Formats: sequence, C-alpha cells, structure tokens
Amino acid sequence: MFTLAEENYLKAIFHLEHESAGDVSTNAIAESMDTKPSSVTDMIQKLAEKKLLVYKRYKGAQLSDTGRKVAINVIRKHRLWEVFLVEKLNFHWDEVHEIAEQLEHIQSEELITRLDKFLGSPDFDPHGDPIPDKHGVLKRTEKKLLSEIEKNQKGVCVGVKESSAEFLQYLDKKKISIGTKIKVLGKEFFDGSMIIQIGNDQFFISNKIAENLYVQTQE
Amino acid sequence: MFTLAEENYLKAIFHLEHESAGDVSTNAIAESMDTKPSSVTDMIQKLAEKKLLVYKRYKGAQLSDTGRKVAINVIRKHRLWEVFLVEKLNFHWDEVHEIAEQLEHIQSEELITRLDKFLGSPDFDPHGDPIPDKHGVLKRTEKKLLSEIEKNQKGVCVGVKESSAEFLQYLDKKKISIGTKIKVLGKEFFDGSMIIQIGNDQFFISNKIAENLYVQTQE
DNA sequence: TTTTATTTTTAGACAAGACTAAAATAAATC
DNA sequence: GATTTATTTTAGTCTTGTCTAAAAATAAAA
Ligand SMILES: [Mn+2]
Ligand SMILES: [Mn+2]
Ligand SMILES: [Mn+2]
Ligand SMILES: [Mn+2]
Repeated sequence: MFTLAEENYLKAIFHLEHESAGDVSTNAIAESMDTKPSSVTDMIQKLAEKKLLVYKRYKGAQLSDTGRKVAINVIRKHRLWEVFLVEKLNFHWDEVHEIAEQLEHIQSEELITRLDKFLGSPDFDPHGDPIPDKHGVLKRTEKKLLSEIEKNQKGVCVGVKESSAEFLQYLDKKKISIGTKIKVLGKEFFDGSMIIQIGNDQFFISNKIAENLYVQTQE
Repeated sequence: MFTLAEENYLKAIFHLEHESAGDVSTNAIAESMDTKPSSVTDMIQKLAEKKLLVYKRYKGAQLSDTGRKVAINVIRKHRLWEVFLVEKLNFHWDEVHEIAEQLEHIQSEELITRLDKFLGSPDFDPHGDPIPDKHGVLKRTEKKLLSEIEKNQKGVCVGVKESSAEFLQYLDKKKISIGTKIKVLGKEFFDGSMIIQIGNDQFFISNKIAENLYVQTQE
C-alpha cells in the first residue's frame, strides 16, 4: 500500500508531533530522519497529494487521520516485532531496534494479527513503549521522567525515552531495567544530577540519564 | 549488503540453474521474474560488475561462487520464515510464500541464527523443500516426481514442485500433504494421468498434478 | 524599518530499476 | 548459403527518492 520511504516519513512525523505542539517543521523531519530538508520538502509534498498529511508551504506538516493511522500501524508492527525478538528469540533489548526497523515494513495484516496473538497481545514493547491495538488505540499510562520526581520520592522504572544501544547498555551496567524500583536520595539543583538507590546500591546519575528514564510513582 | 532487487535476481538465477543445465538465458530470467528481457540485461550486467555472476553477451548468465552463496542464503531465510509462519503462527502452507518473499530480505545474520535455533533447526520447509544450513549446504534427498513412478509402486509424499496457493489448495481438498502415502493403481500412457490410492480412497489425478508432487519410494 | 540570518523551497542532477522501441546477434528454415 | 525468425542488447525515457546549489520566504537583529 505504501512505500518504505513513505512509511518512515509518516512515522517520523508522528513522533515529532508528540514531541512538541504545532506543525512539524521541515528541518525537524530532516534531522530526525538523517536526510536533507530539500528531500523532506519533496516527500511531504507527495504525501500531501495523497492526503496523508496537510502541508502549507513554509509552515510545516500535520498528519491527516489516514496518515496518522498508517503511522500508528507501522509503530504497532515495530513494537510487536521487538517483543518477538526479545521474548522468543532472546535478543537483548539493545539489539532489537535496527531489526524491527526492517520488520515493521512487512506488509500483511494477517501476519500481525497472528504475531500479536502468538505473543499474548502484549501491551508494551521491551523498552516500555505502549503497543497500539488493532484499531490504533494507544494505552496512555501515567508516567514521568525520573528527572521530574523529587528527593525522597520512589518510582518504578516503566520505560526509556531514548533507546539507543549505548544508553540501554549503560542501564544494564547499572542493573536498571523495566520494573526496577528507584528511590531518589538526593538531587542537585545546579545540574539536575541525582543520587539514587536501587536495592541496596546507591549511586550517582547525571541529568542526561534522569531525563531519559520513565518512572511511575506508585501511590 | 545487497539490494532487494539484486537478491531476487540471484535467487531466480539460482533456481533456473537447477532447472536446466548450461547458462541461464535472459528470457528465462525475465519470464520467471515477470519482468522484461531488457531489464534483465541491465541487471545482470550490474551483477557481473559486482562479480556475483559471469555474463557473456548473448550467451546468458552463470552464478559465481559468491553469487550462489548470496542466493542460497536468501533461500535459507525464505524457508526458515516459512517454517516459522506455519509452525508458530499457524498459517496454512498455501499462505506463507508471499509473506516469506518479503521476510527473506531482512538483513541480520544473528536474527536467522536465532530463528533457526528457535525453530529447532528444521531440515525442510512446509513444502518439503530442504533448508540450507549456515554454510549453504543443502541436504539432497532421494525423491522423484509422482509422474515418474510406475503402476503398483508406492511412495510417500515428501514435497511439492510448484507451490502456488491454487495447487496447494487442490492437494488439501484431496487430503494430500507431506507424509501422505500414495499408491499408483493405474497410469494412462497417453496423457500420463493416474489412478491413485490414498488410505481407502481411490481417485483420478491428471499428469499436471503428478508432475508437481515429489514422492519417496521407500524400499 | 532595514538589514541579516535562518528556514524552506525550487531547480537541476543522479542512481536504481523498470519500460518501449529499435538495433544487433544468433538460431532456424528454405 | 541466404533469408526469415527468435533472442538479446542498446538507446532513450520514466518514477522514486535522494542530493547540491541557488532562490525565496520568514524570523531575528540592528
Ligand atoms: Mn524500537
Ligand atoms: Mn522503528
Ligand atoms: Mn516459498
Ligand atoms: Mn521466495
């Protein structure tokens, strides 16, 4: 139905729409897709032709309902495949993204329906990201960045904002994974760094780490 | 490493090399890939540049060792994915080929290694075709076409030559699948049609059917 | 309100892969 | 051996998706 390139653009725009309000700029798309602004202009004009997004010259793009549906379906596939890779093939969570980038473009509704069932209709992918259901509905859960919680508060890790292999490997080294309980012992006002406690271990983390970890403050 | 188009050409040429001896002709490739001879010429010239095959103008193509290795690896992936779709996702054998055509191009050695292990290192795909091992070695088994065996001989179905959905659905209707025991009760010299027995059922099959069913005559 | 800087778009080119139409070569037939 | 036919290749064009360089529009600064 749609080309690989089209699907990737729609997906990127979808993510960007959730990062900041208003129209998505040409430059933002170009940066997030590691391509040139002129290429982006070309493509969004084509996507606008196809009614997958609304585009006004010099003002940016905004997904249409159908465009959003396509994007969400790609994301659904991406995340289901990631679950498959981790749960069934025992890949580690830092190894699956690249492969899922390819698998997300396999065209077959039936395949995804069956894969979903095979995996037990998971609600979250290995990085804690919600998996849209068949109709594109995303379970929104209450979660904050670790950087947003205060001294002496506790939270349980429910996801990562960034999911680069480097970051995930850092978390492994620190024994942080989905489900890990974290208590903030101290928070430095100046640079946002923290002292946290996990189990009996206490250690320092930088603001960059705290800004990429999602936690749920349970109570 | 290689593009989707390149992989498909190499795979097609590999199959054609096994269908008849000598160089593979431009027209044969074009027909098997449902494309035009001029397009084939373009591509095999590029593949020759890349040393994936040997090409002499007006004489046809012949895979090089590296070209053959690439082709076999694609076939390995195709067949392993077909096993996955049937064994794990409960697809029927007539539904998997199209999806495997896409999955066979996913690039990740590790993925295939793990998929193979997950599936228990199967030797054959759902259509009875052998799955090359990691090193590209194909288990050659003794099998003949049903059309080649004589009256009163018995055989067990071990594979299909053609694997179109239509043919596979015909086989289903006749309750023929891998492992089915077949006895040839009669054979018409004129058109090669047969009367066969399966279990307690006896029925007529045309030569076209007999020429697309592989059997092993056990004795 | 000009001037300057940034963002975005256009124009033109390129690579991959496909196609049509025409030319070249090989195979078949007389 | 000459001629007709079939196969294969070349030449030129098209689409998709990318790029660079230049122009146009917008935003920021003076
Ligand atoms: Mn991912
Ligand atoms: Mn992805
Ligand atoms: Mn197949
Ligand atoms: Mn295939």
